Amino acid sequence: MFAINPADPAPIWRQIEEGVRRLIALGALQPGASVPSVRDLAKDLRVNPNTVARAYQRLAEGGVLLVKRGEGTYVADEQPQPKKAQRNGALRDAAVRYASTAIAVGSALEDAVDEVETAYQRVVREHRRKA
Amino acid sequence: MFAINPADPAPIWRQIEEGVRRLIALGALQPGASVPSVRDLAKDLRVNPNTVARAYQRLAEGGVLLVKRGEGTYVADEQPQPKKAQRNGALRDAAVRYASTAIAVGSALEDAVDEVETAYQRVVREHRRKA
DNA sequence: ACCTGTGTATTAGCTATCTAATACACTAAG
DNA sequence: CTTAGTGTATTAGATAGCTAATACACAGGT
Repeated sequence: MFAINPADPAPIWRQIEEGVRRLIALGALQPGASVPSVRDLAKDLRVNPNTVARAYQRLAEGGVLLVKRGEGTYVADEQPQPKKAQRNGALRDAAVRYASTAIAVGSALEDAVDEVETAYQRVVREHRRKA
Repeated sequence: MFAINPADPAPIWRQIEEGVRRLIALGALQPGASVPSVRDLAKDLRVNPNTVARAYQRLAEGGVLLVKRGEGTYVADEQPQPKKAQRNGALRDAAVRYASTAIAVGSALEDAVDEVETAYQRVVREHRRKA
């Protein structure tokens, strides 16, 4: 699926939440597809099942996942379409954080943009490879 | 100086550390200039003095700041030049995190790059304005 | 000398996170 | 029915980070 980065200060459950969202956005997880069970994903990521459960619950609340109790968890048929304002807001916050660190380490704007482009395409490619 | 973002999962001492580095990179803090005292900056940021002290100590260990005990803290005369490999490594990690969230929220590469450009220039402008 | 402002250190308590170990209710398959 | 596999809930413990309060040693100005 994806990997957990212990060096990332973001909580693990948030990393899982974002990882699932990313897989769906990339098309690796199609609507209706089943998602790994809480225990399986926990074992895969070397993480506690409770942590995975927390991420799944948040995704279910957001309408991204559909929980069939006692049966399993699936990708919701209709993915919620976030308002453009919300999406841009989240992206904007992330951009500010990234730009701040880029400036702090003394990188020019061009270098910062280059790194984003290669990183973006590398993430996409990485998932294409596994498919 | 700068602001602390409580929503950022990064520890406050790390935000302070990066904030100081950013001010130096922007030229707002020249070598030899005095930095706000631990207590003053703590009061300014509405944060505990211990947290500021931790950031200052890390910056002093890294050669970014020079501590004159009992007198004050100053920007080091010779700023350490991080190896290009180190700087690129830090930037690369940040770029991967940013690209991941951009993909997760369903943004195209072009939009992600645009947000970085505006954010970068906005941070720079914001500091130019205060100067 | 005295006092104020430095950085530094220590101790305690709080909150969030993660882990671990169970336990429960539900569904599907044998 | 029994069993295995779901999601879910609870409890306890460990750790990291932040806060608060206090104290110490040093430098500089009065």
